[in-house]
Amino acid sequence: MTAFQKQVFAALLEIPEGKVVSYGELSSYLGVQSAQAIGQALKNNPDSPQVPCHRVIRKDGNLGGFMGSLENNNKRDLLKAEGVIFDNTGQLSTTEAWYSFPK
DNA sequence: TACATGACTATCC
DNA sequence: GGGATAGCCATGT
Repeated sequence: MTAFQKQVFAALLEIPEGKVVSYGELSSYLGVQSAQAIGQALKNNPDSPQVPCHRVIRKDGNLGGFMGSLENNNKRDLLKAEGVIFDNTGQLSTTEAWYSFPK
C-alpha cells in the first residue's frame, strides 16, 4: 500500500453518491499529470468493495476497460442505481453526474 | 538499475 | 471524424 494509492482511495471516498470523475481530474487533484498512474492504483485496489472505483471513468464518458474485468454489465446497473446513467454502449448518458474536486 | 506495461489523454495526420 | 503517436507516472519483473 503506497502513499500514492492511499491518496487515490481517499479522493475516491470524497466522491458523493451518484457522481463520477475522470482519471484526468482525479490525477490533477492528486497533483500528478498521469491518469495511468490512477489506473495502476485502482487495479491494485486492496479494498474493492469499499472503494468506489467504478465511479472513475474515462474522460470521454466511457466506462473504460475495467467493466469487462470485473463483472459483466452489472456495473452499469449499479451506477444507475446510484444515479449515474449509462446507455447500453457503456457511455455516460448525463453530464450532470460529473464531479469536480474542490481543490 | 533498467526496461516494459497499463482501468489514460492530448495531438497530429 | 477516426486512427496512430507520443507523453505521462507508478509498479512490477
